[in-house]
Amino acid sequence: MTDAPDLLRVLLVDDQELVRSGLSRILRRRDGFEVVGECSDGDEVAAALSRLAVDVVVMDLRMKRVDGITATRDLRSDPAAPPVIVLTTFDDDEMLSGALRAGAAGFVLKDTPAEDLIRAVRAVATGQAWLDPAVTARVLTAYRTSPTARSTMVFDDLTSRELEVLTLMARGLSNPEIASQLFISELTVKSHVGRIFSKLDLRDRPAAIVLAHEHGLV
Amino acid sequence: MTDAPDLLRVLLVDDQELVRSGLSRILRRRDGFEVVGECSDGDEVAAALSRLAVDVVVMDLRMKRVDGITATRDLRSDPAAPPVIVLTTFDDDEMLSGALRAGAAGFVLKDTPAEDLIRAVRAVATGQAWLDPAVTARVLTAYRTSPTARSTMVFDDLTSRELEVLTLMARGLSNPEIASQLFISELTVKSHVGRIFSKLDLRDRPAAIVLAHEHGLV
DNA sequence: TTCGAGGTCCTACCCTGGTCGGAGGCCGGC
DNA sequence: GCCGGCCTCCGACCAGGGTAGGACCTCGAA
Repeated sequence: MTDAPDLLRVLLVDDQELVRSGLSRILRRRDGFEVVGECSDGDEVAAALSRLAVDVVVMDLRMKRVDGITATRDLRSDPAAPPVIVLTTFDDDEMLSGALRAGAAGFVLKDTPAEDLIRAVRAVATGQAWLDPAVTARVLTAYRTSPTARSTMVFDDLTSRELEVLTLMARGLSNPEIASQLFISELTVKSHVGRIFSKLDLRDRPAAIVLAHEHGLV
Repeated sequence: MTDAPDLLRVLLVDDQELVRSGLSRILRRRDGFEVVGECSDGDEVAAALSRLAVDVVVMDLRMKRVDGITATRDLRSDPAAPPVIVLTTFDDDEMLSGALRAGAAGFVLKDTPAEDLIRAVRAVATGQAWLDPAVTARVLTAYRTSPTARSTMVFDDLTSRELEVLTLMARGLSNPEIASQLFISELTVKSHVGRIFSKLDLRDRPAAIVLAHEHGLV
């Protein structure tokens, strides 16, 4: 988290002239912001960035030639590129997930208060992220089920060998495949599998696969 | 997303008297907020909720007897319970992930501006979520790598019925279970399953479960 | 109307997966 | 040294999963 520089240089990317000038006005009215450039389509961004010093890119999603997600992805392929705030009118799941996966550091809906855009720009300029409150809930549900917090507790009972077998099973391998992978006999695999089931109180293979995936063992 | 009622009734849970009165002051100074109760530990929450009408619970993480994460989990086991905003001084990953997994709808650091707490309370009261900007980035990275990005392409070939069957299969249900769930015969399930396999070029059930999980069909 | 796609159900067959109840060898801790 | 946990392997048995190939019905588009 680096400190915010005195002046944040913003690049606006939106195909609607009116939106650009509106955003420009919002930002300029505040101290510490400068709109150093504007693009009317995603394919102009690369050129603008090579020409200008930019701290934050504010980008519309829907544009004529190259959409905001594609432009963001292209831009973020350069690790030195400035962070991107994605701006959109509609917040469907596709766009949210697409934008975030493309590497957007901020996601702001166009009907949120100007103050939020200001905060979003400041946040991403300092390496933080910003989500519109309206979409935070959806990201959270994904986070809750994501495997990041290895709650290892669940598999603690398993021996290392059993964990190995479970991992392969979770990838969809059959018993013979697991056997050849581990250079043991299929019968041995079966006995491991059986012990895994009883230790984890599982009914069958599908249940084991589901559990493994739910707890990020993949 | 329901509208916010005129008056938001807040329950404060924090073991430090000073913090509670500070929060209470912040909330009371604003129109539309009322602190209807205070608890000094997690184990008092259940009783307070049964006694009081509460719209939002604001809960400290570190408490003496029952910590905030446990209290949140207990509380959230009742689907009718009010949303919880977790308040903490330190933002380590364990707490963040623990709180969110426990079902917290908001996560606020104690060193953020009072305005943010206000917004957080409003957000969660209307079914939205709120993340402190300082932790949003971490949740986002988890989201990016999470399998939720419904790249629906993969399952486009499937009919709606087949998708239904696949979804249940992905949860670990057996054919008879799927059958009774969908009020059809097991034989029908089998024929759906067979068609799913051939359409998606899958070998067997485990492969289907893995694919479904990889593409967030759970 | 005809045709095709989707949904349902059927028979019969085979194979994998899973269970039960063992057994022997290896190794580390008491 | 002995015990216990772990890994390995065995045989036999059976339920469920999966395949093949078809039949019937409904509904909407051509």
